[in-house]
Amino acid sequence: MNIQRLRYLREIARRNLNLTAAAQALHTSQPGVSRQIIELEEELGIQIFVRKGRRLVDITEPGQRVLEITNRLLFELDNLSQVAAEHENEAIGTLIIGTTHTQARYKLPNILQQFRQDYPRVTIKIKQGTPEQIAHWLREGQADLGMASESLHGAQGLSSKAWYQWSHVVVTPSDHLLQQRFSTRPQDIKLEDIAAFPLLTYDTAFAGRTEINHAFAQKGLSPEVAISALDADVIKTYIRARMGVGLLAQMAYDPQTDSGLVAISCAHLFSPRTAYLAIANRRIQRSYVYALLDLAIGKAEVLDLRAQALAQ
Amino acid sequence: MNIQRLRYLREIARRNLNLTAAAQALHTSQPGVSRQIIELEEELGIQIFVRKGRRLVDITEPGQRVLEITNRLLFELDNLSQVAAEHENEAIGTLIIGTTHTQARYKLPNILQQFRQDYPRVTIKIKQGTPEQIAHWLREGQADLGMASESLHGAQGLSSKAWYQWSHVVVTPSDHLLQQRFSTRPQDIKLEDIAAFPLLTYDTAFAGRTEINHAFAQKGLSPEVAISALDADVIKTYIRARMGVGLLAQMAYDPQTDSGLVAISCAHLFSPRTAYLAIANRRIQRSYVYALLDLAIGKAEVLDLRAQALAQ
DNA sequence: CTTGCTTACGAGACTCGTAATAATT
DNA sequence: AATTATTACGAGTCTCGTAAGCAAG
Repeated sequence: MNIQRLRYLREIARRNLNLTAAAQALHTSQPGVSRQIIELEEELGIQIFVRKGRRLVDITEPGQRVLEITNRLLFELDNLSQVAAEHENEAIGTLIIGTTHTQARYKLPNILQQFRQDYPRVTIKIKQGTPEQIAHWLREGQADLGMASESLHGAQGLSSKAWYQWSHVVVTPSDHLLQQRFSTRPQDIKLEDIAAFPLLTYDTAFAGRTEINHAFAQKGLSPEVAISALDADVIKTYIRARMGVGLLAQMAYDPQTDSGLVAISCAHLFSPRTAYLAIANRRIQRSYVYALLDLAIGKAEVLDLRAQALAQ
Repeated sequence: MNIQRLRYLREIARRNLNLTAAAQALHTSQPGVSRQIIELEEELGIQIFVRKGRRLVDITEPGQRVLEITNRLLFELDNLSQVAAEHENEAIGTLIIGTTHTQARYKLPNILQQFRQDYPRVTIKIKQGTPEQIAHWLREGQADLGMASESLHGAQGLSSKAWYQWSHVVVTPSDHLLQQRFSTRPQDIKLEDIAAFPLLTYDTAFAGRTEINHAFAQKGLSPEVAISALDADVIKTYIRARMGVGLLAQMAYDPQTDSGLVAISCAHLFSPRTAYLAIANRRIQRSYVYALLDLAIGKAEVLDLRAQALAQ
């Protein structure tokens, strides 16, 4: 048995059964990959791929089981490299953070600034995606550390810790009607008041958008969502263009930089959201991963998270 | 990276750092193993073994971590072979049962008789040991299926199901004083009555021996254990020799075959024991492993156990 | 006729076993 | 002296890249 074959298998699966693309990604030749896969199938006595003529069109059922085991095996192989890298030099390497726009844009900068001072030779890669994608990257070893909403918590194969809580704010132009009515007593604002205007808010799957929908639905309201976008910067542009009122994460509003816009807290309208930090179970982490976590949640919590992830 | 190197590493660790013994066990040459290990250390940049001159005398701390990951990796490699073997022919293979003497001698025969009829081409290996050893074998992939007392239940890395309950019996020669006093009203027998005689019972770590000690201790009794042995057959021999009264698992006494001996139930003196069946988490099992489990605890329980083990 | 997988072939690397060497017990 | 690990060396195998072939969309 040869590990290279398993690497090829995993890459082909990742590239939607495109052997050519896999070969390129692995910086090797197409025929080499082809032959290794055929030999792997012969060695195991299992047809892994369904072929149509000379194309790979599907994975067989036993092939699927082989793939799952292969992924776990290569995961452990990655762990070996991690131990080696750690031993080599604990302050050099790469740190891949899987996160959503909201965290990357508003919460991470401070932390990363500090982190860069402590570990100047660690290359940081921020990989943005949905919480589901982030969970997937963590499990596959394609990200070291995840930062996102509740859905990370309790996700299969991950261990997580609460990071901080936040709530939503209504953001409007300074001279907007809502602002005139509620600036002095924001606690009086109701969902009905907001629903009277077109909404500008996050895409589903982000920043508590599900939660927003849910809160309105419970009151029997179905506000018009004029525009939904991945990130607050885009949304703010449309707020300025007076296309509706924004419903953003509180972190996304800064009175200093967001001149011309004002925010009205609506913590009482939507249940508070929690952001979570997560790492993959059984994954050997470089020491600086824990150092970064330390900056976010403190030593005690990090130790607990670590124990949790390794015990699984 | 080469899997062979990892196999060598595991085997050396298993053979108490004796490289020569490892090479023999792997049917290969000593120099080959030596060189592969050195190259593995170079490749990882990690000193795995502590050497004293030319002997391996210890595993370094990073080496220990490497070893743990290696074991998990090879475990997944075994899983690959299992899938392949299963695909090859699901009715041929080897089944290794880790069990204690009591189960192997008194409870397994019926089940295995049936199993052999269903799977005549499966070679069964019964590997006897303490529950702790059995748990270790299961985790290491050196046994497929474990059968033993409570300590299997909840052991790290295993999933288990209750199999059956049993209690202890006092076994004496037919004309023994205890027999004369309690044969008609066994419910009246007390720990004090038993403790008056030298005891013949199981070695610690077996068949509820801990439980026996505990029950006596609670009453402030410390009976003389004349002889302790691994198995009931040995103990019965000494009962016949009138060296004391036996305290055995109920399964171990059969009025038919144990002529000259009689048993007095003492279920009311010791809390009932439960025997458990266990398999390793995340281990891919040959189908006949589940077939054997089915004979013991039925389909529904087996499905549950399987789901439990694979979900971890 | 372009994309994509497989077959053919030869160069180079790697693994492994035997024999010899060196360090402990 | 016996046991045990490392070094040296050569045969055999395996892997991989290039070039050519063949099958689908």
